[in-house]
Amino acid sequence: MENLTIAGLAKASGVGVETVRYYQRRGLLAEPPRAGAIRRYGEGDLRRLRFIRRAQGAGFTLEEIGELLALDSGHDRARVRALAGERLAALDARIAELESARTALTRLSKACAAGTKGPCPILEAFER
Amino acid sequence: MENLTIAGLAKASGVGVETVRYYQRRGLLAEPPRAGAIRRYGEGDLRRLRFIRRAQGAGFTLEEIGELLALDSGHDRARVRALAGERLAALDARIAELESARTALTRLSKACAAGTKGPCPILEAFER
DNA sequence: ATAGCGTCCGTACCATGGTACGGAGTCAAG
DNA sequence: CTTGACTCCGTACCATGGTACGGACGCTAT
Repeated sequence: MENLTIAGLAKASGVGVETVRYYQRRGLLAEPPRAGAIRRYGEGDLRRLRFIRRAQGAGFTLEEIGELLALDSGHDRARVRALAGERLAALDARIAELESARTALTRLSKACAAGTKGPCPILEAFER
Repeated sequence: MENLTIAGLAKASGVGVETVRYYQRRGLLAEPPRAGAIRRYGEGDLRRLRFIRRAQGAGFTLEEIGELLALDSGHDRARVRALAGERLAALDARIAELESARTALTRLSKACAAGTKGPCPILEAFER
């Protein structure tokens, strides 16, 4: 798994080649050593890239992810906890919102399934 | 609550004035009757606007919302159910993802709180 | 040694969902 | 009847997170 080319790394982490280059430009991924002009990536890069994807899934922006990465193996625990706490609160709020949306959609689906004539109450489905 | 100006409508629905105009351009909101040159909005517009916000919260894009609005009081139940079902599946996937992110973040927070020396295991926190 | 694919780079472009600008017109209060 | 807040409009701009382009160069197999 070591000594990946940019395409290998991209495929292994599930992003596009251009995205890898983009992350390097953004400073999220280090410029790797090169064999000639060709970039050579290792396990570390792969883990970092996977981290970026997962953190993105958690709702962190690329900028925040950059900060987390900078903080990693740093010693600013307070800052780390602050970021995590912030995100946790936002996450809880978002989860709650999605669940309420889920309820509304389920209601809509049911109302819409029951009967074959007339319109489904779409607007109403989302009223609190 | 009837006979709102654009600013009144915007405030009542929690969006900006420019956003209302934008939604009109996108066809999400009808062009209301005017008193002279000034737009006059009513309850219906307000409900529609609130619907847009809630549907957005459910992860619908503005384009999809436009379709839903067009479908409302239409009779294409199959299409409505299809859209709702699609969104429901996406919603469930997203909720699951957020919950897993939540677990990771909680783990990070705890690990980071326990002890005051050395780095917090940030990268590790997101490893499966 | 040449084909064919991968990589290099900078720069331009894209989609989404707004937000800002600026000059002109409108309306209600003082 | 002026002042100040609000509205009108088109058009331009913004942030985020990429994606595409195109010409030059590098590797590898035939």
